[in-house]
Amino acid sequence: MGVTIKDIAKETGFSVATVSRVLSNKVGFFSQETAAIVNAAALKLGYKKNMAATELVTQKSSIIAVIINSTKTNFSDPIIEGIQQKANEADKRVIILYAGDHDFRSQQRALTTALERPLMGILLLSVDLFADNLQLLKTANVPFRFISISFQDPDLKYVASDDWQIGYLATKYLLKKGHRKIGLAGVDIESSAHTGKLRLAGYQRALIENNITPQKDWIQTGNYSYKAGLNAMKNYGQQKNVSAIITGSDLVGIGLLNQAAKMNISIPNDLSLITIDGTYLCRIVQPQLTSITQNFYSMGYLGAEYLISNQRQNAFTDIQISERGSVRKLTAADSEN
Amino acid sequence: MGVTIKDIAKETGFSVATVSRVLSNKVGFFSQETAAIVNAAALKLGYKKNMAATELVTQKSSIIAVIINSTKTNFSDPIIEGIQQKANEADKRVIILYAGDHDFRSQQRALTTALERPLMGILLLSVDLFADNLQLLKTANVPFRFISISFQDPDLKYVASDDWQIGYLATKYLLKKGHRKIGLAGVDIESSAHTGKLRLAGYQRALIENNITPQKDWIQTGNYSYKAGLNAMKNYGQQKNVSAIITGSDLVGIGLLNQAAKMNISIPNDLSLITIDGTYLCRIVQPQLTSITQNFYSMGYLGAEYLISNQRQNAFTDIQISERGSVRKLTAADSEN
DNA sequence: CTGAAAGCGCTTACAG
DNA sequence: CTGAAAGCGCTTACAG
Repeated sequence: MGVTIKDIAKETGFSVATVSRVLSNKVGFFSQETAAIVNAAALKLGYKKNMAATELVTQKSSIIAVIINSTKTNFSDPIIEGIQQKANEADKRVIILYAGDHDFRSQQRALTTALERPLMGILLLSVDLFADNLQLLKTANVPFRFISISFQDPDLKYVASDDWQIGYLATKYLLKKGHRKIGLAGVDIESSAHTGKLRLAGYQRALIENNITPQKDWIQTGNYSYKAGLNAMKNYGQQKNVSAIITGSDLVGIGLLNQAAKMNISIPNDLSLITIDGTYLCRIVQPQLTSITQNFYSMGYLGAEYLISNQRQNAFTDIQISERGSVRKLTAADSEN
Repeated sequence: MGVTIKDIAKETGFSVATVSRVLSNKVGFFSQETAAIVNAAALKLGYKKNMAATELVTQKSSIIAVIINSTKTNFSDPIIEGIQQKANEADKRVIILYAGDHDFRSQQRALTTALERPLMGILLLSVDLFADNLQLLKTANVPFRFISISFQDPDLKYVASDDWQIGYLATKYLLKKGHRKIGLAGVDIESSAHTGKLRLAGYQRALIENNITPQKDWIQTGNYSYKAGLNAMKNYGQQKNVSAIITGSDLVGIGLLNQAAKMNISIPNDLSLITIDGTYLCRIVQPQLTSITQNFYSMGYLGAEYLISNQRQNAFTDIQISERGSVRKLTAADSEN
């Protein structure tokens, strides 16, 4: 439909081979004068390279496909920014595909759309693949890597936070603030990704190191959603057996916060809250939420880098505590509680 | 690199032509027995069609490229869901490209990435293109359509809400609640998209119809961001010359809400607030925000439909008022204010 | 420095 | 119903 190198060849009198060399800048294979003529013609005719043809003949692609849940993982933006940044530096292109909200067919469609064309590689942002889809991916012979979730399966490479450390650190922080009855809410410990299990383990370890035996009702699992936060708070109930809670995501934290408000439980006066993620959402609610902040941008950047350079190992990105005022320091006077 | 139809031809003894016909399901051109053999072989060998080759030869594509700002336009998710839904129904594929945060180079990169391969068409989600990039798009000879913003330029087709109506309706609503000093905050009236100007015009019209002359300081423009909300509230100031404000986006509304809290102005007791958009963000803040709710899903669905069916006209999607408690009804007693 | 030719993986008239 | 052949837009040894 559009202008092709053949048109430019005709226009300039050069062969398509020469035109191709100029346009794909094979330095050393053409003179400056030729280049000037060809480029001028290309500009004049409004030439746009058909990368599909290039990819077909070169058998490689500069496209990185990013697969992402359509559900609200509000941290995907900084991850994608990181990916874009690295991709730009390496002269790669990024396309994004929505894999639905944990829906088999949508996942499959996204995967197929990606795999049906030449690709540099695939990055999956916290997409918990169904077994068959994972199989599809594994057999596709295209490099891939997960971002923000981790797995036991040694075939599945990832860049993520150290989720054990997240659980451990959050708990230690609350302990240091004088809390001893500490809850964990909204993490998924059923998923094939072991993110939730790791956080739980880190949490348990920190408690045990401090001679605290985690109570059954301190832990309210969930799927990292806003609703999981609401439900968790309902389950803790008015009498709540905890003085502080670690929430599995910012949305869980906000859900919990709002449900607490509905139950006339004030944060941080009656209940402390530290959330995992630390996205902008923490700053737009009242009170702002203290968080274990993940470095999502870095996750994306590193994920792209490892994919591009064909690294085989996993990587962790840094985490930090961002204090914003949803955690109260317990004093001796509180101990009667 | 992968398995090709040539491999299947070799495996089955059929010609590549026949294999191609079976695999692309050209009914009437093959027998059921042949199909069974070919399909079995394809499955066995793990064949995956190379769509780049197909697109090259057929000169058409089933790919819809969606271009989107990386900045937090939190309503893009439902739009994309709508697009996906329609695309699935029409057996099209969707890829998404990030165009940065109003950055010329990023826009250009996204556009080029899209235009450098066969494409069914392009959908742009509230991307305010720089002039040169718009030119690039216009000359590309690929159908395109904007979603959620509208233009005067008759070359630029769109599916959006009726923004004049939004401004008008929001104002009428507040008038009905007894407000007469009504502000408008965080809308962009400089942009090449005339969304902001339309909202302003609708707002002004509603006031004038009620014999109210809009005061200069009732209007605080901005770029629809959280920060624009903070700034707007600072500008209204402690003495605030308005009793109710219409905010240009949910983020503006939340910014304004939080800044008001900081200034000890209580919403809705001291100040009423109605926001434009009505995304989930309205429901996770306290108080929840009353909104003019846009039908983003429908925007996406219709945008894709119009693109696919090559419609030429523009379209508006429906809007509605969602009352959530950030607007107070003024009584006679308030009138002394 | 340049061109003729083969070929990437597919589709589709054309002929049988 | 099937196959041989041409061709989509590009790249790249090979020969000059």
